[in-house]
Amino acid sequence: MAQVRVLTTGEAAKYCGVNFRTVIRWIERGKLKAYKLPGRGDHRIREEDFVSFLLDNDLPVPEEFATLSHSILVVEDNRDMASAIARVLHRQGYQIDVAHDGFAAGAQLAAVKPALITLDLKMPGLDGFSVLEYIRAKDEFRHLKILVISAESEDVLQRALAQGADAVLPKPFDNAALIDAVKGLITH
Amino acid sequence: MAQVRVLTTGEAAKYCGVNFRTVIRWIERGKLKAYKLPGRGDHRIREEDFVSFLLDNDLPVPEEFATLSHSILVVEDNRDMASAIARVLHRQGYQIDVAHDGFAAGAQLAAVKPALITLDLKMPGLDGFSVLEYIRAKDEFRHLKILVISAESEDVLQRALAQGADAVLPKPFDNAALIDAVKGLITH
DNA sequence: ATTTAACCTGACTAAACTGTCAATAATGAC
DNA sequence: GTCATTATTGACAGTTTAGTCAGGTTAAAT
Repeated sequence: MAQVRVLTTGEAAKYCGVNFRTVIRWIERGKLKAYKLPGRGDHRIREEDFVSFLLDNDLPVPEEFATLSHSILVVEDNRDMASAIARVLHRQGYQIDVAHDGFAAGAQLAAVKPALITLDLKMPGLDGFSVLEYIRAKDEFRHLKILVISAESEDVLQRALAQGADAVLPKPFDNAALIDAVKGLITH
Repeated sequence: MAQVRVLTTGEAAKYCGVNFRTVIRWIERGKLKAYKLPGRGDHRIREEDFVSFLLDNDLPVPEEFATLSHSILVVEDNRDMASAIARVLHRQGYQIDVAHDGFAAGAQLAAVKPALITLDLKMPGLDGFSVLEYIRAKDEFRHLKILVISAESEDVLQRALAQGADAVLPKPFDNAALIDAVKGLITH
């Protein structure tokens, strides 16, 4: 069931680093949309309205409200392969970042918070399975889709799925298969 | 819930020993990052941005902000070595995170934003020099101190310094040397 | 059902904003 | 070294908003 996330004035105040009285005044002046409960007249702010308010006024949006970007992170050490993948997906309108090694992959993953990563299982010095394990252990990446792209055998791919990959794509692949796989996992 | 720590212009002014009008002018000129509240247009400065400003301009950082990010990220694939380093530094009162591979190192670096990393130059699949290059290319890490710990020869260490390491520590080392090196780069 | 913690309102106080002007410090020309 | 130019800072006044406090009420937790 879709639990609707709402904020009280006090919570909103903490996120903004101001007094709750101030938040109420913003609501009274119509700058921040909210509704009132019948009893004491408590204000409730829908998360969505709160974020719009923050964006409208150039206030920083707290981590936990940061909407997942729709970008894709391509993790692939082979530069030709990486740019090929990036090119194909870019033409589909996705925002693409590329990482050629494990360190860059980790750094960009945490910094960009992409909606999907394509992961080469076998990169020198980067074990795809430990990446899967790491990502799936972190709650903040629960919405991250992982598309494993690999030339490994079928049962290795199966193991990747078991370990948390959302889809696998055997190498070599054609562009249509790549696009289908991505579209099956995220929308624009 | 994440209580956002922010400063008003008046508070920042007191910390810097200047008039609040001056702080506003710094903000207007873009030297100090801040955002505005919708009402009167009060400026709010995130603690993080304030500290960056202080560091950038060699202003003294007040005690209460010195503890902001004092964590240390230990990047070291050898687990025994990693926990040895972590233990020594932990006893000095530092908050320690450990990464055993490049991916975890990158992810934690971006997520934790430590004040210092200890970097093993030679890890399987992770070239310390490309890490140096990556970090030094990003403005957001300009205050990050890098302590390279390595068993490599003297001129490799020199090269690390030239590429952006803030200090080097040849292996093997004793605890006192490690502590000295860290304390030379960050304060408590 | 009871307790606790949070929110509301209204009035008041403290603090921040803007604009302008004078004082001070830094820079450059002679 | 002196002088003029420029930039930066602090001071003041008027205005507006944010924060505080107290007293009452209710939502939420147990």
